[in-house]
Amino acid sequence: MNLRELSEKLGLSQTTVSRALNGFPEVSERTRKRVLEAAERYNYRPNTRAQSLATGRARAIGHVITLDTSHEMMNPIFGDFIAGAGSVYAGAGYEMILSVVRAEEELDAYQDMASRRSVDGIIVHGPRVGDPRPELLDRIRLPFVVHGRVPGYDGPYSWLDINNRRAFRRGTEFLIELGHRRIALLNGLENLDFALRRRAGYESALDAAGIPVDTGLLGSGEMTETHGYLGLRRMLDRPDPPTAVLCASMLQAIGARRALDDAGLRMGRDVSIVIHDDMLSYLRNGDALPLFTALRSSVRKAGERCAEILLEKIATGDQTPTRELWESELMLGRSTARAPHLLDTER
Amino acid sequence: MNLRELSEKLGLSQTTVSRALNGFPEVSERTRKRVLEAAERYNYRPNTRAQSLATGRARAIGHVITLDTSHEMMNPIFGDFIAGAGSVYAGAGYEMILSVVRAEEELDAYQDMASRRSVDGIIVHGPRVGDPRPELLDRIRLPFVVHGRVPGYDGPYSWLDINNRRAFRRGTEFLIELGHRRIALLNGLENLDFALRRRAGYESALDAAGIPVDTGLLGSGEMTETHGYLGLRRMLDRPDPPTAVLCASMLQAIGARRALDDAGLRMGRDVSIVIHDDMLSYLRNGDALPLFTALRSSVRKAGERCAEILLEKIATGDQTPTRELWESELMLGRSTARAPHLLDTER
DNA sequence: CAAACCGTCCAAAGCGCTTTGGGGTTGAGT
DNA sequence: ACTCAACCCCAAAGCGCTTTGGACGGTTTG
Repeated sequence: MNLRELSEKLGLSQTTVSRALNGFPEVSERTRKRVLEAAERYNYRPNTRAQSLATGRARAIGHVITLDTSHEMMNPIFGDFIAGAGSVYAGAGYEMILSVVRAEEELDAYQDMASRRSVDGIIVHGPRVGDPRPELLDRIRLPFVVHGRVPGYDGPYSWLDINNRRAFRRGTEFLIELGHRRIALLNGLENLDFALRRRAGYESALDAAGIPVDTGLLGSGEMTETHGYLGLRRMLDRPDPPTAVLCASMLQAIGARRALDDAGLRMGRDVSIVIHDDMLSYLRNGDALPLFTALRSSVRKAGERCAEILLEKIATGDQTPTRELWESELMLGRSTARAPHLLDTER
Repeated sequence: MNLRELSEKLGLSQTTVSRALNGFPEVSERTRKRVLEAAERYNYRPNTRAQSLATGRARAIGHVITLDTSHEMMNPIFGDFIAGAGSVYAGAGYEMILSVVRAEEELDAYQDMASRRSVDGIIVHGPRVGDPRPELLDRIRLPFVVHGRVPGYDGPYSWLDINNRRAFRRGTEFLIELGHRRIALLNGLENLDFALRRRAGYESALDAAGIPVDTGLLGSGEMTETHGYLGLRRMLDRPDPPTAVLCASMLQAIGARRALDDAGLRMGRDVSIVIHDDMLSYLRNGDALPLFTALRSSVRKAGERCAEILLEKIATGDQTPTRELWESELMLGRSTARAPHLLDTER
């Protein structure tokens, strides 16, 4: 069933049917009702491709997922972010177009979406140092919202980020208050913006407390269980191991916990762990009493909000950037305790 | 830059330019070369919407992701499956359209994709008991491939599945050979087809060995760390706890391991664990020596293959169903050992 | 009572592509 | 010299929608 057929059934012109369906005022309520009922009955829905060809708007948003050539990692937060963004698109009648490409084809994928007119806007994932994407998107005039911030790019772009620096500063301070002085950081890949900020927050808290940064306690890698395990194990093998660890993600923390178990150490009592919890749906950090003490912020909500911001930008055509910085919430869990040497003294 | 502009620049008709770009034989090699070079220079790419309006083919594949209303779980395997499918689409010049909807809007989402002509085919995720989707898709004549199989549906549809039954039978047999008799199953949600088959495989191995099924050793729930933890903890609290556990996923196994740690038990020595490993990129089960003994099969590869099958179906218009049943590979890891009572005797 | 106006509807153009159905131009064959 | 493929190319229709610029009665206004 297409518009022509529907209008013939109704004995109306395509124009009138189209206007009735799209809520234009120049059609009487009686006819509109008749049209809507017929559309319902015949299960008519406008052909999106024809619609977007006629209007010039695709009513679709693009997400480009880049697979690192070496390990082809899928970011674990991706699913929940997409779930958030996707439900907003669905509610607004937009489609989500996903493009999965290898790193070297990344820029071309954006170009493609733009020049083929298949999307009206784009969400930029995982901004990194020297990221060429914002500049490209600005140049080809494709509206976009960055999930995170682009280090070194000072164009007037829209973004939504969590305050990674403050979160990790807060987490580190919390551990320092508990008496820890040998505090490790298992960070994300440090070519990514969020990881750099987390590192900065961690270092600034140590600085403020007069604790020197020990590069032996710094680890950086992908958000995997394996990396958490290997990272902490390496540190525990050192002569002066950490008594506390900040983990960039729950997966890493799970790996770190395994390293503790292997070493016969008990999480909390022997080594404290603070994590950043993205509240992934398949990795719940306990409900009433969290397993890990965590700085948490929902990546699902971030996906929703990024989508909202982008849709609004597209709808209004407004050029002024929207920026949101969300604070993570500190949740006390069972993975942190006073530093072991203090407990010894107190005992 | 559109086709008209490009053809004007070249002094050719739109027809010729179109044919040159699409590799039709009735254009001389010299002109084709000229056209391709100009297209490259002006960075011309055909407008997808116009293209699909003209051809009647959308060159897009739909994936509908259903968010359970209660907990809104995102399936952890989703990311890697999508990565696999997505790279195949990208290679074939297809778009991937993702629709994230609440359960009650699911069928409507499929209807929508079909009648709006926004996709040429669909991948069906997570088939379950009494699944209405294959029938609907058959009725509206939208080609589809099911990842898994649809219990109780005997239409001639295409699917790709792993041999869940045999995998879990094999895993259970392996544990029985090690002397275990109290073997628990931490399964997925048992309204889903794959979980039913795994349960059947587990039970058939027990039957064959003359071991009665103890419902106290059966757990079923989502693929989360929490469910693995709670499930095993409950079993360990029983008077006659299991000495071995089969886990439907690595996340559950990680939770199960935590339950063991809490109970002061050692994985492998006290309680053996066998998992099904989907080889998720962010949950690697060790490389040379796996942490968990596992039946493994790459969900990424499954995504690739599902996409290939669907694209082929669409290209050829072939109605005969394609079906593939993949066997999981048994990988020995460090999570399994002979049953404790045997070790005692041998000692 | 004519003019202006309003509410309701329509014919037709146009979005950017593909595809049908030819139409010139060559060069070989007769 | 003429025919006839073969080869290249083109004009125009059509995909299903939106949107412009009226048309057509009926009502209100000066």
